Amino acid sequence: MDFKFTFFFDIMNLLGGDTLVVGVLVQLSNKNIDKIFDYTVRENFASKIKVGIRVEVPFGHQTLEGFVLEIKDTNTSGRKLKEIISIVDEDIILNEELLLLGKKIQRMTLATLISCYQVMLPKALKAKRGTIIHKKYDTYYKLGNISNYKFNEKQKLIINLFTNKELVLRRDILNISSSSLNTLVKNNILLPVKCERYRTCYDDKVVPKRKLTTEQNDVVNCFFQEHGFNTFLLHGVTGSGKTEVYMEFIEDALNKGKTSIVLVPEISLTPQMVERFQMRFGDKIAALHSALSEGEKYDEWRRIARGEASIVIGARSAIFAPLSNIGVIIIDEEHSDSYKQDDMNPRYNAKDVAIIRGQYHDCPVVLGSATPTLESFARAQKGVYKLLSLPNRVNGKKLPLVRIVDMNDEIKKSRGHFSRNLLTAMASKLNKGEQIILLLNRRGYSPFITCKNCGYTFKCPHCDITLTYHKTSNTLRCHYCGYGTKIYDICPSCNNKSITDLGVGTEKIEEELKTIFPDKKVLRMDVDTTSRKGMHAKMIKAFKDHEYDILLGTQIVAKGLDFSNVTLVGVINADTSLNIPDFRSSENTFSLLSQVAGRSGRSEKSGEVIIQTYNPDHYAIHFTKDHDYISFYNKEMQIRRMLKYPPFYFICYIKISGKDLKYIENESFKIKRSLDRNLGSTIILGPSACNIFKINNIYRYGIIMKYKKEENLYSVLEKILDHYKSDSKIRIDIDFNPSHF
DNA sequence: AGCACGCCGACT
DNA sequence: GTCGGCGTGCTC
Repeated sequence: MDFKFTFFFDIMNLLGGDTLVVGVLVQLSNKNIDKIFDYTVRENFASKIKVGIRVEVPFGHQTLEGFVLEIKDTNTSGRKLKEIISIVDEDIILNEELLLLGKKIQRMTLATLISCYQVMLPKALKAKRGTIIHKKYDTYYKLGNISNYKFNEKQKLIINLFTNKELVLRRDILNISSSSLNTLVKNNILLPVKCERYRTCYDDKVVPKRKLTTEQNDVVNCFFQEHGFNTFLLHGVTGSGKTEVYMEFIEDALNKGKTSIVLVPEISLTPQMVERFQMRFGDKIAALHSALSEGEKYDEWRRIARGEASIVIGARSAIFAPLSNIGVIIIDEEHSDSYKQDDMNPRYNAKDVAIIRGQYHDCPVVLGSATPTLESFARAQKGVYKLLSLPNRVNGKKLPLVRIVDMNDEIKKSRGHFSRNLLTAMASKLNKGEQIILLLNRRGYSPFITCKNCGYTFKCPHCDITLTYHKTSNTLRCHYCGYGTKIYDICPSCNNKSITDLGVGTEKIEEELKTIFPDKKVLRMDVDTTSRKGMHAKMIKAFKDHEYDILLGTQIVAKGLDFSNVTLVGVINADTSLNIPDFRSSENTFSLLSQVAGRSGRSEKSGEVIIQTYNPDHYAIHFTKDHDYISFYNKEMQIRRMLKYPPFYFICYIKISGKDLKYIENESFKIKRSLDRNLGSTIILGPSACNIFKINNIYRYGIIMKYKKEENLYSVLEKILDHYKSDSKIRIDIDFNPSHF
C-alpha cells in the first residue's frame, strides 16, 4: 500500500499538476551543495509554506534541515523531486530583509550562502547533526492565593521570592524539589504559567535624563538636521558623554515608533553602559548578553522578532537582530577590531552590515569613538561620513595630564618595572585614598622561558610558536592548540642550567607591587582571572566599591569603565604593542593608550597618566601626551599612503592551509601566478608562510593583495575557490579587509 | 558533510 | 577468489 501511495504522487508529479514546489537551502556549509534544491510539498503542508521558514528534507542518504528560499507552482526542472518531510517551525525565521542581507554578505565575503544565514541566527536554530531542536517552553510560576495557609520555613522562603504579584519566576530560580513544588501548586499557592520567557523586573523609577551640554546639544541638533540613511562618525574624547548622545538618538527613534540597535565591543565588559540604558529605557531593552545560554539567546531572539523589544544592545552578532522598522543603528567604540569576525566564515564586519541595514531601513548609522579607525576618519574627512565632534569632557572636566617616562635611562636607576616617577605618583595617590589603574601592555607578548646562555626558547612542536609560561601550574603552554609541557631547568640545546623567565606577566608585577606597597590591595585582572563567567563583573564591582586600591591588568582594563575614584593610570610598558608585525600596530597602540588614559580623573578629582616607554619619541606614544588624535591621524596617514595601506588601498588576504606542506606550497604559488595573470592593478605579496606557520600540524601560507579598484577581483577569487572546492587536501580562506594577519 | 561506487593490494 | 583501502562524485 505504501507503494501505491507513492505511485499516486509520482503520477501527480510527472503530470506537473498543481503540486507546490519549494527551493530549499540545506543547513550544511559546503561549497559543493551551497545551492537551492527543489522539493515537492504534500497538500496538507501547502498552506503553511512560506519563504523563510525551516523545513526538514531528505538529502542523499540523510535528513537535513534547510530554509525555504523559493516557492514555485510547477516542477520545471524536468527531474523527479523528493518531498519535504516536515515543517520545523511555522514562524518565518528569515524575513525579507534578512534574506536579502544574507545574499549581500555572501557576495561581500565569498562565504557559503548558508553560513551567511546561519551567522545571523542564534545558534539554537543551527541544525546539529541529526538532531532537531524543539521549542522549549519553560514553566514559570506566579503567586496564587496565599491567604489562609500556614507555610513552613522552606515554603516561606519561596513565597518571599515573589516581590510583587505580577512577577513570574522560572523553576530553576525557585530552586526547590519537585515534591515541594507540587504541594504548592496543588494548593493553588503557585500557579504555573506557560510562557516563553520571564520578563526581567526592572525598577519602575524612571531616571531623569541628564541635561545635555552645549557641545552635546550641537551634536544632537546637527544629527537631527539630516534625514534618512546617513553614516555619522561621532568623534568624542573619553568622558565627553557619547552615551548620553546615543540615548538622545534612541529616544527620538522610540518617539517615532521605531527601534534601535546598539553595538558594543564586548557586552560583558560594558555592564555600566547596559545598566544606564536599562535605567532609562526599562524593559524595551533586549541585551544580547554573552552570559546568556544558547537557549536564552534564542528566547531573546524570538522576543525581538515578535516586536516585544525595541532596543537591542549587544556585541557583533546583535547587528542581525530581527527588528523591523529600525530608526537608528549605533556602533560604540567603532575602532574595536571585535566588529570583524575573523576566525570563521563569513568573515564579515558588523560596520558594513550596519550600513546595509541602515540603507534598507533608510535610517542613520552612528559610529562612535575617541580614536576612530583611520578608515572611518578619512571617510569623514572626505564627507562620505558626517563628522560629529565632542572635543571636550562634560562639565568642564579636563583631560588627564599625561607624562611620558623614558625607560632607557630609568632602567639603570630603578629596580623592577617601575620608574621613580610612577612610584612617587602611586605613593602620593594611595596616601590620599585614591585608586590606581595599571596597564600591562602585553598584546602579542606573553611571559616565556628562554636560556640565558644560548638564547634557546621553547616552542610548540605542533604550532611553531613560543610557549607561554604559566607560573601557577609551573608549565609551558601553547596558546593556540593547548599543548602543555613541564618546565625544564636544563637547556635542551646547550645543556646549561641557565633557564630563566623573561617577559612580564601580571603575576610578576603583582608580586613586585606586594613588596613595594605591602598594605595595599591589588586586584589582578587578565584572561586567566576573568575567564570564569560573571567573574569580570564581580571584580569591577569590587574595585568600584574600593575593596582594592590598585587594578592591575591587560587590555581588559582599558575598556570603557567609569571609576570616579581613579586618579592615576600607569602604563608599565607602552611599547610591546608597537613591536608586533602588523601595519596597524601604531594605530592600535595610540588607541589603547588613549583609551586607558581616559580612565583617569573622570570625576571632581583631576587625573594623571604616566606612560613608561623605551620609545618616547614614537608618534603613537608622543601624541597621546596631548590627546592629539588629529596629529596622530595626519602622521599615520602619511605612512599609510607611502606604504600603500588602508585607507589608501584595500587589503584582501588569502590563507591557504593543509597538512601536506609540499602540496599547499605548490598550490600557493599556482594561485599567486593565477592572480598575477588575471588582476592587472593589484599588488600581490607572497605567498609566504604565515606568522604562525604551523597550527595543530596544519601548515599555512598567506597571500596579501592590495588594490584600489579591481573589477575582476571577486570573479577571479570565486574561480579559485571553485577550483579547489572538492579538494580535501587544501583549504582556502579569503578575508577582505582583515583586522590582522 | 555523509555515503556509495569503484578500482587496486594482502589475506581467510 | 574476497575483504577493505580511500580517491571521486553526488545529493533536488
